[in-house]
Amino acid sequence: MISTRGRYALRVMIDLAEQGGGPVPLKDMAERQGISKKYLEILMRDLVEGGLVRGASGRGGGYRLCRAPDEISVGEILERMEGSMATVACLAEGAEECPRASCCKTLPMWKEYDRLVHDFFAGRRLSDFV
Amino acid sequence: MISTRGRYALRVMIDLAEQGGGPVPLKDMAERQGISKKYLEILMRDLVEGGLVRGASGRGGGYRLCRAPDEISVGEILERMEGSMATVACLAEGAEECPRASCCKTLPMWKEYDRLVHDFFAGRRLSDFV
DNA sequence: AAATAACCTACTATGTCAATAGGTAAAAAA
DNA sequence: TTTTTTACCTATTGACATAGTAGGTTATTT
Repeated sequence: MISTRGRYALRVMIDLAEQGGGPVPLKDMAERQGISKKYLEILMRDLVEGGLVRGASGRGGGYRLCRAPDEISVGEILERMEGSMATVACLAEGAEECPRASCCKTLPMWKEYDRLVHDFFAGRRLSDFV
Repeated sequence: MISTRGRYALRVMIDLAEQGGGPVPLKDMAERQGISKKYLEILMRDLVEGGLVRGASGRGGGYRLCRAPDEISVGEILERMEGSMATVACLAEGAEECPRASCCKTLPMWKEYDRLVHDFFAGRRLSDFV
């Protein structure tokens, strides 16, 4: 289940794309999207650390995208916000090799599923939403 | 992320399908699959309540599938075990209608994603694994 | 100097996951 | 009829994630 972290972040990123290039204050986005500003702050930090947006302090400041909307995929955003988009623990990034992997009857299906999900989100860009 | 609930349950169901029709003791399945018997007990209860398996007490007892393996889909099992396979809260079973639904730019994608996932698991049957 | 805005640390309430522990009821074999 | 085997049931726990809230600090512009 995709959590609010990923869903809110995506909506904010689309909002940023829609507002053009200029810096957009978080307060405005929170109001437009109907999301708690305080909560959004935390999510923005993750996006900044992930190199997806950058913020400018002070009057006239705000957030802006680091890249053009057609260069940012939904997959990147979700991966940042949801920790990892691995669909099963066996396929997660730092997971130790499962001892049953060689004989596991279900693993091939999970791999197929994992690829399906990744491809789905990798193929969608911010520019598709505006 | 698919949890151990869903993954273990699927493995047990495949195990049951492989052992033929006769009742299979949980102890044997737990050993074969390398899963805690006590934990599996809880999962079996859910499967029983869901009408997917039925248990027989006493010596010579055990669990058996309620239907033929080609009549049981992975989707049914996961839906039972993971509570609901809704991929976002907005699309969950008893969710109240989101006030932003009519103007939400992301909802169409979530719907598409939800359908993709559902179709993927609905199209796979236990008999595909044996 | 004042206003604006991002940035930062810390806390909390709720819920789920993944089990564990210990006991009860049913059914078959001895 | 007793014993064994098996499912069934209730309760509890530790760890972690989610979805926030609260309050303060730094940076930048007017």
